[in-house]
Amino acid sequence: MSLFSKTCEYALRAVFYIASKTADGSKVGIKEIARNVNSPEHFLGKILQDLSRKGILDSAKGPNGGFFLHPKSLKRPIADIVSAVDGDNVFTGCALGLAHCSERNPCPLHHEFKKIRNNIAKMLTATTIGQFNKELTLGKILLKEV
Amino acid sequence: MSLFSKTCEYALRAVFYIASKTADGSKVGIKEIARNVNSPEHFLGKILQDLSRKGILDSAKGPNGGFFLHPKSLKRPIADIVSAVDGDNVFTGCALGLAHCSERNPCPLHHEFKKIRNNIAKMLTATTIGQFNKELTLGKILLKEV
DNA sequence: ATAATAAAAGATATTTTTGTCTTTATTTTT
DNA sequence: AAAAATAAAGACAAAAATATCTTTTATTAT
Ligand code: FES
Ligand code: FES
Repeated sequence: MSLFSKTCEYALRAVFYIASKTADGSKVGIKEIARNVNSPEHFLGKILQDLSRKGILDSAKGPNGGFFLHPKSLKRPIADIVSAVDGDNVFTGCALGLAHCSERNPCPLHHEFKKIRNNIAKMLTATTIGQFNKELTLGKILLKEV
Repeated sequence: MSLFSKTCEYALRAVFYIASKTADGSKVGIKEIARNVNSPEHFLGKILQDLSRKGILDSAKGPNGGFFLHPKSLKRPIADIVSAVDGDNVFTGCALGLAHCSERNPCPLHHEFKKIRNNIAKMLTATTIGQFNKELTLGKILLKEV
C-alpha cells in the first residue's frame, strides 16, 4: 500500500501546483491543474471542491475564475490536506489494523511502528503548502512524470 | 490510508498467530485462526493459500491438518509477507504517487519521505515472523481487540 | 441583456478491494 | 472401504475507491 489514498495524492499534487501558481494572487483553472499533476479532470474537480468547502483553498466561478490559495493558506501544514482527505488513520491508526492502537494492549508492531508514525506526523505538520513554490517554479522538483 | 492493505493486515496477524501456535510442530485450523485474529474465515483462507503457494507457510489437509510454519520460516522477515501480499510499493513507491520515485526527478516530499520509507523497510526486514511468539503466548501483545 | 467562461453539482460507470457461499480434493481415522 | 475432517478452489456478491459525462449555477465581459 501507499501512505496516502490516490485521492489524497491527487489533492496534494494539485494543492502544491495551485500554491506555486497563485502566490501572486492569480487563479488557475481545473483543466490546467489536472494536466500538470496528471490526474483525471472531473475527479480532481470534486476533490478540490471538497477542499474548498473545508476552507483549505478558494475558488471563483466565471471568466478568469479558478482555484487559488490565500497567502495565509500557504503557511498551513500539508497534514491539513491529508486529514481532510484521508482522515486521521495515518496519524493514529494501528499498523496491523486493530480498531484502537493502544499502549496498554499493543499489537506486535506497536512499539516500532509508533516511532515511524510519529516521524510521518512530524513531516506532515512541519512541511507547509507553500514551502516548495520556488523549487517548483525552477523545475527542481516535479508533480508529474516527465 | 494505512501502511498495509486490509488483506496484508489479515495476513500478518494470521501468520503471527500461526507462528505462536505451531512452534512446537502442531498445526492450527483456519477457523481457529480466523477467530483469533478477527478476520473473515474464507477470505483469510485464500490469503493463506496464497502464502502457502509462495512458500511462506505450509498446510496439510485432512484430520489434524491445518496451517503451520517450519522452524526455519520463523526466522524470515515479515517484509516477505508484506511484499507477497502488497507488492513492493511500500518499499519503493513515491509518496505522491508518481510512477517512479527518483532521485533525479524528485517530488516535493521525496527527500523527507525517503528517510521514512527506509525506516519502514528497516523495521520490516529486521522483525521476524517468530519474534513475538513468547509475548503472544503470555498475552502481552494482541492480534485482536479484547 | 446576452454570451462566454469556469466551478459546482448530479448522475452514472468502472475497477479494485473485500467478503460469502458452495463444491472439490486430500488425508486420516475407523 | 467408508466416513469424517480439513484445506483448496471456484463462483458469486457487496462495498469502496476511482473515473466519466452531463447539467446547473455563478461570474464576467461584451
Ligand atoms: S496497537 Fe498496533 S500500532 Fe499500536
Ligand atoms: S519522487 Fe516522490 S517520494 Fe521519491
